[in-house]
Amino acid sequence: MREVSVAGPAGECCGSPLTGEPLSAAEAGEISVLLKAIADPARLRLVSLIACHEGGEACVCELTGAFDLTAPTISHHLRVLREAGLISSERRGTWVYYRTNQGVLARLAAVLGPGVPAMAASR
Amino acid sequence: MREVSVAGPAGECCGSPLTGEPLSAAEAGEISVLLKAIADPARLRLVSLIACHEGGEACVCELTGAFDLTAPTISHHLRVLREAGLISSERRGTWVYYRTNQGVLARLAAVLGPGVPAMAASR
DNA sequence: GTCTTGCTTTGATTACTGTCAAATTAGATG
DNA sequence: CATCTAATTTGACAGTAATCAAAGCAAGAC
Repeated sequence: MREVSVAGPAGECCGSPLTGEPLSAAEAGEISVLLKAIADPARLRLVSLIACHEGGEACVCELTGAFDLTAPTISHHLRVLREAGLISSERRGTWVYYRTNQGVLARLAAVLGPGVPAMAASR
Repeated sequence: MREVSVAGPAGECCGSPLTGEPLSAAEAGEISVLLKAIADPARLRLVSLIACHEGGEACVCELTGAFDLTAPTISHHLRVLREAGLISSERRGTWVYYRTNQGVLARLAAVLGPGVPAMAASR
């Protein structure tokens, strides 16, 4: 099985990943790991809150207030995002600060983009 | 709770959804429905295969061959994508053809995009 | 040292998801 | 009508995931 695997030598059709040439099973596997991580209302907002926060980073204590969830649950979501590579954490004294990994987010956007030939940038 | 809800009158900071101003809980809910739908290796490849296929559409029988999955499972994934609004189906005779809804995909890409002020286009 | 605060981990529960086999519907053809 | 192919629906099962309460860990204050 596994027909449409590697496709042509890159760039036969239009240029965009999703509309250019089909994703291989391997690529789809990688990307779906990232998508699964961010495909949750709480996690999507966490990434958004972190990215928008001044300095590009946010302390956990600044994030929990925005949700109806308990601290352990927020911590769980942050861990999922971190293990997927979408965010990074750093402890400074009592507080733990999170920041987004822009390159990984850019890769996601590039894969979903309808006509923008931008994927090669973040591979 | 639910602090960071509606934010400013659109477009205070940079421009991008995720890095400009934080997503509201409502927006995050909508977007995460789309992300959950596409956050699966099989569904991601299905969208890719459909989008790349000539004419922008593909028959189910042309899709099932690319997977190690049974026809009911493929049909299930297509249903999930369809109910999320990412693809549309049309029956023509014996065959059912699927095509992607580019606007919805564009919205996703815009939300994840790091610096591209493109979200307003597909709202 | 003891406390207090910030955050994470553990354990349990509940709910959802991906998958298949079997049955079903839809259309074309004989 | 019967039959064949294409696709979907149903029902069941195994695996995964979201959530919380309680316990644990880390760093600073006392």
